[in-house]
Amino acid sequence: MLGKILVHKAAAGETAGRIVETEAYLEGDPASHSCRGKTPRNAIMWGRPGRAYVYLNYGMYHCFNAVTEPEGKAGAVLVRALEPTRGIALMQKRRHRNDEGNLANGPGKLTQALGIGKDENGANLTRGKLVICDENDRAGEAVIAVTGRIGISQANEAPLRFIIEDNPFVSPHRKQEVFLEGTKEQIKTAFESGRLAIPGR
DNA sequence: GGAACGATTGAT
DNA sequence: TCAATCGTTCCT
Repeated sequence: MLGKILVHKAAAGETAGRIVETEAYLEGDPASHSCRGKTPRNAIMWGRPGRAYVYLNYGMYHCFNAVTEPEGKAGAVLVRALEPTRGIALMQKRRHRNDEGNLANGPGKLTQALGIGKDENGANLTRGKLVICDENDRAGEAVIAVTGRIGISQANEAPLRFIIEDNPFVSPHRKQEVFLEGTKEQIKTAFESGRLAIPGR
């Protein structure tokens, strides 16, 4: 998903940004909402892939995920940061801030900037008002860094956070150890060969 | 019915 | 470093 564009067409206008930071949440993953089984909130994680899983976190910020595994298997990718590309004025208005670097550089910030909330939960991301598309996709050439995930208390050591290296719109946080750097192909190969491994799998 | 907690953010 | 803020989950 890195390098792809997340677009939201709302009544107030259209906003869009390039995905520059993601985290994966897997079946059987102790850090995933799915780890204790299906509930009313997380049921969509077992549903069809290509749908949105949106939930309210800390009582005030929404987080946006794309469901990624085949139906019947729980899995989703959290989008943690966007590089704003369209509708920046509207993002500034929604965020009550003007600095472009602080509009969508965090999971709660990007949902606020794009106007994503509980109404978008379950949305089909291949068509409609909220979509992920390929326009200007350059991620095949980009260098991607793999690190541990942010803000979780379980499975901190799993290499499941992915960022576009040196992109200034990645979320701000304490420095994370980089497990691997490379292109999408190189990272895929590293997982397949076992050079990059998820503990407990 | 009640309590603890969280895939965060912004201010101090 | 810490408070804000509330839906979800789990326990009684």
